[in-house]
Amino acid sequence: MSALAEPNRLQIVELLRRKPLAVGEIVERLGLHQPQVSKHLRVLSEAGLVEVRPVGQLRIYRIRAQALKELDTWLDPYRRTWDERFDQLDDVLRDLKEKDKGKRNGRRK
Amino acid sequence: MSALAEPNRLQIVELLRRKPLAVGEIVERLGLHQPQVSKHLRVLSEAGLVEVRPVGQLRIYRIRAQALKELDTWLDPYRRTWDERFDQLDDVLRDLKEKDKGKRNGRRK
DNA sequence: CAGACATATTCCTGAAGGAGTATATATGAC
DNA sequence: GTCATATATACTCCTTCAGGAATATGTCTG
Repeated sequence: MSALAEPNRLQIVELLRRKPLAVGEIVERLGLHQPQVSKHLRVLSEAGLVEVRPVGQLRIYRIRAQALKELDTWLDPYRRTWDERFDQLDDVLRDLKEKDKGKRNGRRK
Repeated sequence: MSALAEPNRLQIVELLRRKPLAVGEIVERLGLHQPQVSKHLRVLSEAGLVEVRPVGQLRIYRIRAQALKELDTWLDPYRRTWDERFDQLDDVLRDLKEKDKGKRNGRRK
């Protein structure tokens, strides 16, 4: 996930979302220096977010959909949460009171 | 998104997914030092990922579901992509050939 | 008020990582 | 083979940021 934290890398991913691209094309479109793009692609590649295929002297990078599916899967439990309308704060407060009572008793002994 | 890049912060978010917690409880469960937890919570808070509610001398933190919905929304375009089975590589190669032809003609003039 | 407890903030240090430049490697054309 | 092109790597500089310790702020109890 830290691979997507870097703004330029996020841009690269969004570029590759449309279609696979060679390094030089990414350089042109983002206006970055070539070595930086190569390094970012390296990070993305090691994170499993993109994959390469050499074509002649070019290297075509494209997105690995599966990696983003994993992110999607990670979100699943939250999807369940964000529809629950009841406020769990009450439960929390009850728990805290229980815990506090325990401490007090312990102290009095 | 960079807020979630830090492992401990990610853990905090996953802890808060179950239910809101006070700072001290997060400290206990993750075995981190209290100042670090407070700092991480600050980052998460500024990123809009969590929100606070003071209860006595405690501060109860909980997840802001909306923030994660935004991540979910960001994934939407990719959801469309990762079901397409046809390989876009052919298109790319055609484009490259066109481009190359242009260069060659330009050079000969 | 004092003193205990919960949390936040400050300062310092060290490690990670992005940017820039130069260079290395690989492929294709001639 | 030489040369041009495409990409990767190495090295240095500099900024960001997480960890640690000490301290400050705030709140409750008596």
